[in-house]
Amino acid sequence: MQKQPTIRDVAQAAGVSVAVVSRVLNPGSGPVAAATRSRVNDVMKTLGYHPRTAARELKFGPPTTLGLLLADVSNPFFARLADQVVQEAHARGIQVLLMTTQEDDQLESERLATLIERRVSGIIATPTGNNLAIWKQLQDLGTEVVFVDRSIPSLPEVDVVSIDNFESARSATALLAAHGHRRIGIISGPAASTTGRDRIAGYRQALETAGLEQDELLIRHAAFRGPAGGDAASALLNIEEPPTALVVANTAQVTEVLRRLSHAGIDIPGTLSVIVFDDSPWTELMTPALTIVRQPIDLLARHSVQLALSNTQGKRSGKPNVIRVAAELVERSSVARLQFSK
Amino acid sequence: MQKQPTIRDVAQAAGVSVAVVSRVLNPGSGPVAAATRSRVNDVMKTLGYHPRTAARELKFGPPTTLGLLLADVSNPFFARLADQVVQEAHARGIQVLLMTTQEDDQLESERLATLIERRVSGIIATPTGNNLAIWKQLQDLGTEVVFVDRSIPSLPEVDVVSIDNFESARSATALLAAHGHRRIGIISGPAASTTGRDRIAGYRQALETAGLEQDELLIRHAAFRGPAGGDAASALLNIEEPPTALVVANTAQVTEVLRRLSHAGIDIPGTLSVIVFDDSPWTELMTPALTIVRQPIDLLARHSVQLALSNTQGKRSGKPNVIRVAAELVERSSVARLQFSK
DNA sequence: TTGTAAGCGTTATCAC
DNA sequence: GTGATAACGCTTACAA
Repeated sequence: MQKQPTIRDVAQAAGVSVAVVSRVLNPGSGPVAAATRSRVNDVMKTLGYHPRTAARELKFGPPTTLGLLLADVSNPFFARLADQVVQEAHARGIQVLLMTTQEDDQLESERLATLIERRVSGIIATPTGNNLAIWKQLQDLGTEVVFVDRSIPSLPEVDVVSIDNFESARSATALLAAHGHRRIGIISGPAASTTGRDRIAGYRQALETAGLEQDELLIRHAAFRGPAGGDAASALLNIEEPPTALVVANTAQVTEVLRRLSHAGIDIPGTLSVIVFDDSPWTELMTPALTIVRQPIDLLARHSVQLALSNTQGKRSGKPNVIRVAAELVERSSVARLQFSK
Repeated sequence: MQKQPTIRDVAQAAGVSVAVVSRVLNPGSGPVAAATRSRVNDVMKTLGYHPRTAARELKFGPPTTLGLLLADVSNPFFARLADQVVQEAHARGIQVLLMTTQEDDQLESERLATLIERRVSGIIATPTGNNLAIWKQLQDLGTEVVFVDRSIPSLPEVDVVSIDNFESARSATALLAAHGHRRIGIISGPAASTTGRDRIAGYRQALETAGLEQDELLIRHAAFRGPAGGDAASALLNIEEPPTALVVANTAQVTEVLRRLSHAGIDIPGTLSVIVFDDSPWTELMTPALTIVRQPIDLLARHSVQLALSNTQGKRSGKPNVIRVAAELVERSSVARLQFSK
């Protein structure tokens, strides 16, 4: 275990001053004789010298690191988002600090604290919905904050990137109605989440357009984590007049909901037609192949990174960026056509 | 956008010296009068002061950041590994820099370079298999390197955490043999990868024990990425005497392989019995529910973090840590019993 | 108990 | 073209 060479070691070994080495390191920062440059480069190589990021960051606030604060990464949706964000960031030469909240306020605030201490230039997050003060502070500090997938209604000044939740739920519901379903249930995110609200709203709109009765019993909110999603599914199946079709709009819990349906021995789409918000590869492998609302994760990631990296200068003046990308309804085999029902 | 307060601002506002502020920041580093401490704390709060990590790191090499270098995170196996690693690290107050290689040597070397520049204290990685010199350099630099899931044979001095690949493949194959299968195929990782090698070896051992003929045609290596996995599956189905059972031991590509089988209209387990290395929740949701080799991802993560954080001091002397955790064979419904075949 | 001052490794501003 | 030298924000002997 050798001690790391510093810029001074390089300078000495190359017989020049540190200033020259620094200039070699940052081309364009000043003139260096070609001969000197190559000599210095050689020395750096043989010494195995690598400039220390921490020291560099000390001088200027570093647009070299981005915080990615997700609920968790074991969920395929977030995982793919993380993957794309990291790729997108790497393509721009910036690094990603990955943190998870487990949907826990307390953890979220701790993570945000360390993100502040690191002076990251931007944060892409799926907020739990609390810690309002910290989010505000972050923005005041000049950190570019971008909410992805969800947002916080009481923080309208934060940039948001998500799919068009209203329209996605509307079209999914409309498809079911068009297939003759009259009792359509929906399981969505927490009522407090914008995601959940918007999806429910789209669902209602579709019912109204189709002239279907709205039954509050058919509308279920489920927390992003825990057994809530599964419970909601079970509850829906046990009401007096159970639905013949279901929209699983809680992206974070599709697997959980499907597991319950499967264990309950529900025949899909025979007994229950299903459309889920998720485009994991395995949705296609199931029997029947699931009809899904596909979220363009690559676009979500690209736009998030773009916003998080957009120069914060002079932007605070204008309105926040709200980017809604279109989701795609992919029809497969989990929706049955009801011919002469009732 | 306010300018960030420094330790000096705090000191001034509190009417003390920076040394005192530093001491309240790092309890135990020196005595501070209780009154002073609380006054300083108040000032820090009102000023919204947060010590800057970069400046701290400049003094001592920081055991505060860990590099996690994975092939990609869109793969559920790696995603869950990432999730666990991050949680495990957070529990110890350390942060994770997530990077991906896309199984590309070149990208890997770039990522490693930035990891060196950041002076991370440890790196947990699924190596591509190249960049030998850099991995060596990392170790010489005193960075704790831990390979997880795979390793590099020509770098025996690096710590490794993985499942017992030999035994896992052996028992999976043995199960198939016990069910009367005589033609058992296997799709595993690249021949160059330790993972692939070990799994194939376990497979051979099981065949030998069962007194079954070994047919090289039944053994397929597939790259971790790209269509290779699917191609291998297709190829296996088209040989003269196709297998009646298949072990999909290339964890990175199960989904791809299953998609091919599904598209080919193969009846599982009627025509083909299947055991896969993967414990994603959806393997249980499929019809039939898949018999799997479950990798204890939490253990892999825990041990990796532990090793990556273990004080590097005086360790270089001893042998590298090689931790093999047991995988679990979970029987479900994708394996058929062949009664009077042939 | 508190303050002063010297680093940590880089970059930037000057002179030479 | 090159070389001193002062920051950057923090920790820590060593004094007071």
